[in-house]
Amino acid sequence: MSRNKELNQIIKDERREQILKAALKLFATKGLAATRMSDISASSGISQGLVYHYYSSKEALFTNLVDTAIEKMNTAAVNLEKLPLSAKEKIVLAVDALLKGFDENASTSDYYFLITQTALSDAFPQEAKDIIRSRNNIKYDVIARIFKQGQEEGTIKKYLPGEMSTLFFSTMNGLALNKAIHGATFHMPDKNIILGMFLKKL
Amino acid sequence: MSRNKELNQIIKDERREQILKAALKLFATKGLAATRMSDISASSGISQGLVYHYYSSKEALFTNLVDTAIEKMNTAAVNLEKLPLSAKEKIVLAVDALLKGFDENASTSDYYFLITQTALSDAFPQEAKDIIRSRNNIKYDVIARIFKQGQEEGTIKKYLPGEMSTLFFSTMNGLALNKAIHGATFHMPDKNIILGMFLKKL
DNA sequence: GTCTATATCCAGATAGAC
DNA sequence: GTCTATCTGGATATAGAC
Repeated sequence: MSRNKELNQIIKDERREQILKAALKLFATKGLAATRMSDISASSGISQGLVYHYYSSKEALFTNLVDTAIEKMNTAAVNLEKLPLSAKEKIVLAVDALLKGFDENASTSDYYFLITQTALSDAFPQEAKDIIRSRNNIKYDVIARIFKQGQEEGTIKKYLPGEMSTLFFSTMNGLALNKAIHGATFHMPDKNIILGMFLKKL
Repeated sequence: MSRNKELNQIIKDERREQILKAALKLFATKGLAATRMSDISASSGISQGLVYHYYSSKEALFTNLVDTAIEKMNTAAVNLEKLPLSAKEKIVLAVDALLKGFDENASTSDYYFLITQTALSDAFPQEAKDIIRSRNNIKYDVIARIFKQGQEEGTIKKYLPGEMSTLFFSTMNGLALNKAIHGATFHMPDKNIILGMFLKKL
């Protein structure tokens, strides 16, 4: 690759990054339909025409973000499972990391909303919905396995692991929502309250 | 009021009802922006022109529904508080009623989404956002007071009542979402898992 | 009260110059 | 690679007949 081509590649990557970042924020807070391409171009400081140079349509851009979101969450879950820790420690770590993520890193909850919105509504690109249908269960399964492991270790309450996992992510989802709604006003609840659902004792 | 006027009134009420019902379903699943007036008219079996005869704009229709949603939830919360029960019984009852509502009565979760979406996003009518800002806290306060009462009675865990209330509704919100996403596939988790967050013992 | 037809506006997407 | 100008479709809202 020649010098110029390398430079161009860098520029391209940077532009894509800019666009994705702005789009994520907007899609998460306004939704797909209410976000205009002009919003995205304005917010990323790039002309509207150029956005189309990088992404063929608003839906393609959205789908790309959904894919990234799913990937990030699954990777985090799989990595968690691999850690050399007890089930109890893994759950504590997961709750802690998610709460911190929601609190400190807006994009964590933004990715959450993308998934939630897309899964919920018919008004989203079929391709994005397919991505979710085929890969969203991975993180649920990971957490369910950890609960099962913990039940064998005697530290986790004995409810159905699948139900516990559902509840785990429902709660996290709900908290992410609340945080986004109330912003700085909102303080995350004590993680021990949440852990009380799952752990036999703290 | 003459015979004809009475009849007209009945027709009017019925039309409004039809429109609101269709609009609630659509707004909840597609969001405000993605829902077209033509969707609403088609789904309610009423011409598009007539919808405008009853509601001046899509936003007015939406705002009307948000108002109803808030009202319903607050009323339920206030009624709960008035019941001659222990705090523990009230919490059990609330969890039970909400889970059942999500499971059996789609409009329960639909109303939930309306509130959540509206609170979350800038892309919604200011009037609707104001309604939520001024009245959404009521149900949070009611539940927080019940938790406090329960702490005095010795049946509820001793975390900050405000945090527990936040967590209560975050969890419910998350479950409503999950139910809507997965439909009949989804079975609500055992309510005792949730109660484990709040009750000293089941 | 209800419908059909239509005006108007705005947002997604494209074309072409630099 | 980037911009401005523009086409086009579709959605909100209105007008007017019945």
